[in-house]
Amino acid sequence: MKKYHIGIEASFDTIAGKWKPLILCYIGVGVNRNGDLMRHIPEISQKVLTEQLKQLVVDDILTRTVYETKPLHIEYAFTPYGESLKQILLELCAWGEKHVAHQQAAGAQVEIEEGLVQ
Amino acid sequence: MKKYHIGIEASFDTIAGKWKPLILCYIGVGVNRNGDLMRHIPEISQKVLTEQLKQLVVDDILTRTVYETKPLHIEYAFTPYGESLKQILLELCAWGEKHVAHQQAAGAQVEIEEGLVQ
DNA sequence: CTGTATCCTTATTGATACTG
DNA sequence: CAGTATCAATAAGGATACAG
Repeated sequence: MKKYHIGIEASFDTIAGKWKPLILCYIGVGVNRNGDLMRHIPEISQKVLTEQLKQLVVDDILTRTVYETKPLHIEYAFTPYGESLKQILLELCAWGEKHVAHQQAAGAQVEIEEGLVQ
Repeated sequence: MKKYHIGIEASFDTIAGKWKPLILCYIGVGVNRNGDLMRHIPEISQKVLTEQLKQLVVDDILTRTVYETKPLHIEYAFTPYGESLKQILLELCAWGEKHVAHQQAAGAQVEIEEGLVQ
């Protein structure tokens, strides 16, 4: 029996990890395949990407759909249930963009490449 | 120069870690002192609590106010800037409570103690 | 294209003792 | 009460090679 004190522990059990937030945000904006995710997140290893996608499927956040073409074509997408999480993550993504601006205003040496959320 | 791909990386640089989300949620509902946080999060060590509070102050999410009583009385609270993050974290906390219910409905052995957010 | 298996490295956290 | 210092343990991720 797993026991949480407060809700946010459960949330982070689901989304924490160095890469899960990125994976979810990219899928949230339509990057749906293994190879495409690898291209958008070049620093991730295939091993870790696979592991984390698998966990998100088990947690009912993502679906994994196999198209029986040759070669195989596999797509990940949010479940209807996962959509509620996606909304919050995209908010957090927007907050991060604001946060980088805030840090820059304070003189920090940071920058951000893409505006994923507009 | 620190370089992010998308906003959520910056967000998680700020809030990730096993304990920061808990710390922020508790402070968000008025648990403002070192000792009080230790009581609400009994598994955290003093070392880690101190480290993470310090980082959050540096990141301009929290303020640290020292009252020169004897013994010293120190309080942590959200900065005006940090408030925007607090809102999202409390949403995420609420999502986690829903998520536990969702998992229970699927037969998982999980439970949650407090309803921090109502 | 997508994923698995093995081994190795390192970042985070935990335990404990101590200070103003 | 609040915080620091040191060292040890562990979990997360990285590298590489291989497979359906």
